[in-house]
Amino acid sequence: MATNRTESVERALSILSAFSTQKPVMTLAEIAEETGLHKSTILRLTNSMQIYGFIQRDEDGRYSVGPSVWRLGLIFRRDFTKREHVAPSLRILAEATGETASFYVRVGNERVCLYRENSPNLLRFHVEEGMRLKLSTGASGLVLRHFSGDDVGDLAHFNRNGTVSTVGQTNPNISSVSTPVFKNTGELAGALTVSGLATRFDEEARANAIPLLESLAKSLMAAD
Amino acid sequence: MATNRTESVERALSILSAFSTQKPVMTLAEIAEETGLHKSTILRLTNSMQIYGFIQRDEDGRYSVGPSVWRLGLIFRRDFTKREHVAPSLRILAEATGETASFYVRVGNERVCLYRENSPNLLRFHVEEGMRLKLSTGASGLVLRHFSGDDVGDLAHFNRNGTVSTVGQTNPNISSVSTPVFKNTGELAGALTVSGLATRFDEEARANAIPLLESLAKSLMAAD
DNA sequence: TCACACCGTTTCACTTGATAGAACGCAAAT
DNA sequence: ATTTGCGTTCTATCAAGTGAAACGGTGTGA
Repeated sequence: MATNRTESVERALSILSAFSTQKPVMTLAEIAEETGLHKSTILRLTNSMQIYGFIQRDEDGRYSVGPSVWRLGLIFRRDFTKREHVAPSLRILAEATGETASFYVRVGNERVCLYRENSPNLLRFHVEEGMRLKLSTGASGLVLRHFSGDDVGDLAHFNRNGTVSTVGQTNPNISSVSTPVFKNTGELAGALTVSGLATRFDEEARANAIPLLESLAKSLMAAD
Repeated sequence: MATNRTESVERALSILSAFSTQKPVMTLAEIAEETGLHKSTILRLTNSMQIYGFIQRDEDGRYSVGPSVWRLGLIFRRDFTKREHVAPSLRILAEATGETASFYVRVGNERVCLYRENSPNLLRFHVEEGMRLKLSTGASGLVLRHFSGDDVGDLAHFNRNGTVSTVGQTNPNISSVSTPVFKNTGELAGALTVSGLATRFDEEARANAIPLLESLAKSLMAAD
């Protein structure tokens, strides 16, 4: 491996990253299948992670995420992007547009939904906090890639404030608008996004949502 | 190191474990001081953790916990010990006793508060979720050590249901009662605890709290 | 009941990865 | 202007980490 990384640490983190809301518990064999690692390697790596509380193992030998991960997750959430800071903007957006408002951050080649205020409509683009979606799709994916330095090709999707309006990316029936949120230091914090049914959240509705979206994104910059 | 563990993984996890609510952000030098690791070692380890989103680094070169930790932490919380399951019991306990009710799990040689319902009294043993406390002190420390197989010496503190009543352990002015919570499989899930001012949460008040504490602990067993 | 498949565990030869010391450039502090 | 400390890079050295093989146990199906 490259000399500025640590292969066995990445193996261990790939084990942790294999857990999901669909797969919160896994056997040794399942982890081997998910990660491609050898069972004896997994045993060694998970023994160390257990000692530090990042993984736990029940009496049937099944593995799950441990309490240390959650404890550190709380620290993350007390960061700039903490819920109390972002939540009012999401609520305003969800109420004003009638659609689902969410805040995404980039993790490697994925985007993760940190916070969301789901639409009051029963027919909606339902997002759960913690969901991982592809970075290659969606308005927020485009925003996160562009403003973290990736080449996204044609910039015609973006207005001059970096806001994107898309249809049928995450899902053929979903349309979205998304805009970047920056920290005071100029770094990208994440993407503030509204998503809804394309038939309801049409071009006019999306255009009407953009000024409020951009205004709220700018107001989120104040913290740090 | 023992052949069933992985030293570099434990070094990486010791870096992650160095973060706390008091120290959510650290420089390279601060991490070196906290962990005793060499700076070049930390650089390599953190490069790998950044790639997987477990650590992030701002433009000033300061490190903080990354979004992958939080995402996995959500998975942990959807486990047996998920909030919705435990919270009603904590609320009942806090209301019935007027003191702080909390739920602790063991992590290595520490206990971590997963959930708490703080006392309505302004003068109280205030606990935040995510707090790490010593395993060697406190009623819940005693319970967690005893029921995870450690030798705790004199068992006189325990009643026949494994409940402990202590004074002046975590803090000279604090008294606590704590009882084990088990999973259906018989494994220890954690310790359900009530803590308050020793002058207010005296021997009689603690004795009065124990039946309810034990009853609620048993009711928590139903899940899985 | 038996054979087979799969799981989790242990061992160890071998290869490669990981470490930390040294040196460097830079910025901040004195 | 000088010193100090930080973050970064490089590399010789050595120990760690890997995965293949073998094992015992358990569950399944014939």
